[in-house]
Amino acid sequence: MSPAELPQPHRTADVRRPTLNAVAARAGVGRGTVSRVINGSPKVSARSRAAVEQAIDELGYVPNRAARSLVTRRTDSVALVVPDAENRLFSEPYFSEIIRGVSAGLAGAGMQLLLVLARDESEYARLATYLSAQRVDGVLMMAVHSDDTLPDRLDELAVPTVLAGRRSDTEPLGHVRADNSGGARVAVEHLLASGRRAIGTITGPLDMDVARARLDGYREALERAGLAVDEDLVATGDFTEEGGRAAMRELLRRHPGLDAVFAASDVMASGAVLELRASGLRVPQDVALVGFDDSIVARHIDPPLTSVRQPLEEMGRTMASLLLDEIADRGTGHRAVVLPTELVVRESA
Amino acid sequence: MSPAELPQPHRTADVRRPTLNAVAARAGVGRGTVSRVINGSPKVSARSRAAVEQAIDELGYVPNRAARSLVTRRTDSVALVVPDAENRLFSEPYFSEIIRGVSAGLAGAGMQLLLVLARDESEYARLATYLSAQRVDGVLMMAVHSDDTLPDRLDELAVPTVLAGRRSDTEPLGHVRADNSGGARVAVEHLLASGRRAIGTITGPLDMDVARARLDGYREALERAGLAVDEDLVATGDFTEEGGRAAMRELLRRHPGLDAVFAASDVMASGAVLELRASGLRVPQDVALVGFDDSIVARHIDPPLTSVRQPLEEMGRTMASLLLDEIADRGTGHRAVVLPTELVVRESA
DNA sequence: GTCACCCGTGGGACCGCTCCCACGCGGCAT
DNA sequence: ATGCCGCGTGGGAGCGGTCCCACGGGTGAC
Repeated sequence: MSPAELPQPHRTADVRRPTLNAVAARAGVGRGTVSRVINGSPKVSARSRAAVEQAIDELGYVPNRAARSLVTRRTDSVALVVPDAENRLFSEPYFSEIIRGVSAGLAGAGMQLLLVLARDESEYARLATYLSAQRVDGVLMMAVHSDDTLPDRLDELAVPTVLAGRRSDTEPLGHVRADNSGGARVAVEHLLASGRRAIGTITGPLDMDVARARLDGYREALERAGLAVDEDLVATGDFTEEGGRAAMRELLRRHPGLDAVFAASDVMASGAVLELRASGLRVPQDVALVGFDDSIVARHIDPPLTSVRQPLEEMGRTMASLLLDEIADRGTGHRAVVLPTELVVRESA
Repeated sequence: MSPAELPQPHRTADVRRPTLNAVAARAGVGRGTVSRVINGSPKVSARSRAAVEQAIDELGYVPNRAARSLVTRRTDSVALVVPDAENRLFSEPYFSEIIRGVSAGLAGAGMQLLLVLARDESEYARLATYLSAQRVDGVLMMAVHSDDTLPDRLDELAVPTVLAGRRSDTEPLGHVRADNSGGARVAVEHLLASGRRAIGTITGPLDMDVARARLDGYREALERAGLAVDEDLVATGDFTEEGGRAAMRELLRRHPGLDAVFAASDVMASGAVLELRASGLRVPQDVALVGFDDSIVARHIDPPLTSVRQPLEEMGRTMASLLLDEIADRGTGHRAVVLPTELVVRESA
């Protein structure tokens, strides 16, 4: 390697950006005053403020986040943790919409969004340490499982945390969720209203609260209509297309005369459609079908799927605002917010 | 407000985390040595190293990022910029898969991923300043439009930048893209191989490079087969379902005898299917159809859509690695990487 | 035995900001 | 006039790291 090829002492092109000091010098005031202007303190005379503001945009000054964080012990950023195992979920509008809401809710507060995909278990396990090391001011978690203890550990470490959905009906942490049982109830009531009586359901994994809540809604609708719940009409899926198909097959085997199905997710409903078609049954003529999520597949299934919509973007926005509250004042405690769902009627029921 | 209700001097629960100094004291060495151990310098004796390592995990020490950034002028984080106007895109696997790849590629290097959704024009305009203010070490941009100048500004500001896709065939910046023309060519060759001869195409907006590249591939396949390209068989869409449907209608009007269509996206293909069905034409018997993207809708369209798959996750991973290279050594210049596509044959062609 | 060298090490200076203390000055009550 | 108050202000200290310089003690060459 010839001398000319040796790395230069400081090859970095970082033309040193102006500092607080530079602004202060140019405006003819002290650092303190500039800092006060930047942070919107009222204790600055109009004259100084004007001078500082002018200097700021003549210099194109932007505060150095690292320097600020170092002293304030805040980072003005929050992490959004997504267990990457849930890859199928991530492709659904579910994540994108919530992320959009979160981002919108955060942007107003000048907060940054750190996206953390936890690839595997070991990585996930390190997360508590990682996140609590003054890296973020708060954490948003999606797709938490019932037995996940990471949220609790974060809570112990005094890291403000808000979940999308709850782990159980005694969730101690702050969280935002859709009215899953209410949505399911309305879906089933819709089927009842169209005269269906032998209504089955394809549930999600029952160790997940969403799955249990949607099943509860199904039961509730039947009970309110004065119908007995036949356990033969309840088949467990796993939120995948294949699982939905298998559950549908099981339902048809157990109860060939069934005339409607409420699937706890659109993806499972799409599997159910395949099975119904394979069995020579028509949707909705022979078997009516309602899904949940109103995901992109709902519109493209043949026939287009009636489904329960969750206000995803609003959920994201609400998560952001709950988290900001917890960050601003640890005293607010852990709040839970439930947002209403909406039945979107298409052709499958 | 009674005294008891006054905010406490320091309500913050941040139990001061151990610092470098604490570790040094416990290990009985100087700060310099601890720093060297942490940064893997070889100039540390085995004995000191062991002592420091023990102290580190007894104390549960984690370095303070802000303090480090302040002096190194690096943030160890990169921004992923997604223009939020593209909401339809964001719900596609396109984004999720690329993000997953990016995240995987970054995690290995200990880099954080900052997700930046640019809601509107004004916000987007501020981004150059924002991103260049020593906030991130590099920027990844998705869905850049032909007339977007943000990448150029970032480049001028010496912010390493890598794009997903290129703005034109003279893209000066580093970027990663799929072999769009090659993929399109293979798709059309597949149609030719099944004996179709009157093959139309539904393009994307021709001010986008992907759209032009896919159209080029279409032309190339026909030319290679010795067929003339009939401009009547080219209809322009806009990557939406409705646009695809309108383009299909136009094609049928201009050329009722056509027996195959290559749509430059699955979503447009799904619109085309609706129009074909409405015209009483069967897929693939009357008109064969191939899409592009192999998105989630491809599998759920009736009939399941033959489509061109892009290696999305790999694209993300490649973007990350290009960016890391640019960050590590600005001298590498702007590299362009093209990744191969793959035809996924289903029932529509 | 002396000297030059190298290796591992400690610690000062500094990164750019916020926090807070002390100070000067004008206005108002005495 | 004299004192006091409070506002706006400047600037020192310090946040927790990295960088680098100087230094002590061993080692090998002469």
